[in-house]
Amino acid sequence: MTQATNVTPLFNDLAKIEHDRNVACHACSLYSLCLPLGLNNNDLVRLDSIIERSQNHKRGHTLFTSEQPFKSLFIVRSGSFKTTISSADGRDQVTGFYFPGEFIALDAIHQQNYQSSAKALESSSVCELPFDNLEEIGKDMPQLQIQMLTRLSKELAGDKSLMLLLGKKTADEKLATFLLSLSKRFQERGFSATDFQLSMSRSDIANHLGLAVETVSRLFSRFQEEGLIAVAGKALSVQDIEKLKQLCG
Amino acid sequence: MTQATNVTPLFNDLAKIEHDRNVACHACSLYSLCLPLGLNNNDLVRLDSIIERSQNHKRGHTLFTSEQPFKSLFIVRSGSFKTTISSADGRDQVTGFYFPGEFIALDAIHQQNYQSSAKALESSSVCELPFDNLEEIGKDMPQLQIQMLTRLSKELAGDKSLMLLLGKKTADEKLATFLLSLSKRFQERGFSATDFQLSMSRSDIANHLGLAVETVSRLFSRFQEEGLIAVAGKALSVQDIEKLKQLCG
DNA sequence: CACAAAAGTTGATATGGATCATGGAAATGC
DNA sequence: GCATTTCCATGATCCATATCAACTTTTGTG
Repeated sequence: MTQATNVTPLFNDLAKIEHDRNVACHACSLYSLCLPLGLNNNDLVRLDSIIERSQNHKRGHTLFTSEQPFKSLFIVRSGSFKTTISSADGRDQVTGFYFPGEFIALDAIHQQNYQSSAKALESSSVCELPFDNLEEIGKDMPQLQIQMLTRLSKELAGDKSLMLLLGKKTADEKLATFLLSLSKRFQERGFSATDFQLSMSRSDIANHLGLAVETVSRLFSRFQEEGLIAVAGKALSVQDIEKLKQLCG
Repeated sequence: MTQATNVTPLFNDLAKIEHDRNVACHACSLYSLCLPLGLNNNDLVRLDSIIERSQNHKRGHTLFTSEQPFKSLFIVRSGSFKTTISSADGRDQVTGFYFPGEFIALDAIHQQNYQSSAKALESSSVCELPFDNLEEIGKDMPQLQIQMLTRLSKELAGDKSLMLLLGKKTADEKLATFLLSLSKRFQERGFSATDFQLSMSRSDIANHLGLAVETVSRLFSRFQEEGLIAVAGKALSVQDIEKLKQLCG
């Protein structure tokens, strides 16, 4: 199979490194966002064995829908996703946006089927964690269990804040809060807190915040006039982060 | 201490049963709502040893606030509670109502402090689960860990549905959805699905649903006129559950 | 029990943001 | 690279629900 005779030891090493980056958790740049620290080598090997890495998805591709049986959790590896939940009569609500290192489908763990649908907002990739195996493997890895609890709790806390936003905030406050939350999440991932691309459409944002597209569009324009931000299509630059913070309520 | 000489064997047995009902998980009527089935006796004894049972709280009493350090989860034993989250400028949102067997403070697991405040809506009692111990004990009880994940996931799913409600539903749909959700939860606890007491005030309901008190009051009146429900103060009776379901959207 | 305070109801009016309408700018597809 | 669709921006109008106001009922307390 491999033409081992042709390759130098150096090339072998490079190949190993490249291989690891693609398939091994311990070599992944997202490791610290994704998994608990302090796993030993054995644990990592086991984990690596159940995780299916780096599936690619084009913009608009559906990762799963609420009609499908729940099988796996997903972790965003690159790009971004949105999740939506639908009412009986077909209206839907964007329940979240997901960036690298974040878990998708945590709300489905207790059910037969997924409760939401997930769609790629741009070219993206995910790692898939089959939940049955995870459950099994978790039995001898308390750290992994704790990590899962922590993840779930964090998402829960975020959703409670979103309830405050949806229930009590004005349109201005909603958009300001949303932009700052994006800013924070980009910063946590080592990107600029002030300059980034909005991978989601205006109408996704509007839907998520419980507003009409037109309102969001007008707000972007007004925030720009007032010197809070600069927007050009999907490119956003935060100009006055302090004022934006005051606006959150 | 005990006057063992005076008591008959029968009385001893009764005392044991009474004792168990108050302090032992396995004898608790909420057991099946609360803990995973299939724990062996040893596990139950350990669990019993960390749970502080049956603390009583009067109406209006605060279980914890968002200023306090996170120490414990709580399980409602009797009565009911509401949780609220506050914005920087003091508005607050009722994020949930909690009934017997339900966990309070799951959203705090990942943080130093509680993220919300919890208040008793009537005379109520809770079991307290110190989280440090739970974490420790969970290491050899995978079933308990799974139960925690399931709980968290269930609450998360509920919150996503609430986001749909807050973001997309009309006032009518909001109230109908809320009443049906209460109905279902009472039924799950072995109570009537059609006749129950609303332990929360109109303004708690309004706040939770992102409405004004006046709107909720008017809706109760109108739903009554239309023969959907009968209300008298806190007493509610669902008259036409099918129509109510259609109204949910 | 009486009295004060809080909670709930109902009507009148106001308004924030939705909806409708139109035109332009990007993105997508053949 | 042109056509078609989707996305975005902005103005005009409207409406569901908030707000304001006045009153009644319930709850809590000395």
